[in-house]
Amino acid sequence: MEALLKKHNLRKTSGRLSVLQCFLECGKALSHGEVQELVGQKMDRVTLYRILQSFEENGLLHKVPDDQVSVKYALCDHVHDLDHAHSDNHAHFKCNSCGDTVCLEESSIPEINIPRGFQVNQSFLLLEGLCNECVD
Amino acid sequence: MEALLKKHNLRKTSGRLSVLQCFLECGKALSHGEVQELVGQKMDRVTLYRILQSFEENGLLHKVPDDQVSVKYALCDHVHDLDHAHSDNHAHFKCNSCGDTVCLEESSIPEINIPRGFQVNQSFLLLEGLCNECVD
DNA sequence: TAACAAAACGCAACAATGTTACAAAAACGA
DNA sequence: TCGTTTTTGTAACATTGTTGCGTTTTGTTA
Repeated sequence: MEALLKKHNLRKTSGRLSVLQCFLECGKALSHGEVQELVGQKMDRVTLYRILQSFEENGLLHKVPDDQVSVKYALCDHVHDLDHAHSDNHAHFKCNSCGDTVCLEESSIPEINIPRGFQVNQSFLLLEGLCNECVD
Repeated sequence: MEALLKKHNLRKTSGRLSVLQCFLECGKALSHGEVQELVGQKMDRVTLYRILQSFEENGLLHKVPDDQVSVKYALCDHVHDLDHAHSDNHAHFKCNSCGDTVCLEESSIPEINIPRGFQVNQSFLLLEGLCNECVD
């Protein structure tokens, strides 16, 4: 575990070891709040934010989009076409330069292999990069 | 525009008309804060939250995941396999019952048709539903 | 191992975002 | 127009994320 920190150019501290252990042990994506519960209140909230940030910057963790909060909204497909069947199963593109998020209506989300026993109700596909106006 | 509200069983109010107009005019996904800027401070913040919620519940708007905040973190693929090339280009599954989000390591995100001139740097695919332990 | 510079930490204060409760106002069917 | 239901505004609160700064810790070098 210490080797993992060193490999990613992160100084070994007790806080970082605790956080890393959480992820190694539970094997699923965790929000800031969930990690906080696992490491306990003895670690300062701000410190945890900074640890997560440093882990991400150094390639130890990656972001996983969450649906709960801080979402944007867009008009449903059928709004412009009143008689059409309802389907919002398309990808979205977010430009990192201007910040706009647009619907890619023509790109439906392809089927993904999921583990046996899982049931998918909804899917979100977000592409990030530069739009045609910001690409230069 | 009034017909749209009626069709979705939403009472016609001046606030809802303003919000709906924002989405019809700008044609892109908007966060709560962005809509607030467009409609101005005369509309109460809480009211706007409720209008967006009612629009979503009645099928007029749909959620678009955003990457900025409220994300979860997961260990990068290469953490367990130190010599492997770095790639976090896989889908994630979030269970709506237990709230866990896991990486679907074996499911890489397929290529998506994007508009001419756009450049994709990163992509997030989130599947939502029930995991094998919550499906019954 | 002692000293030093850089990095990480804890704390306080703040900003932004989201929620709840309740009374007043508006919408809409009768 | 009346009366019921829904929507709205206000206030208060909770959660989440950020910034600045002084102190502590880490790791390197003498």
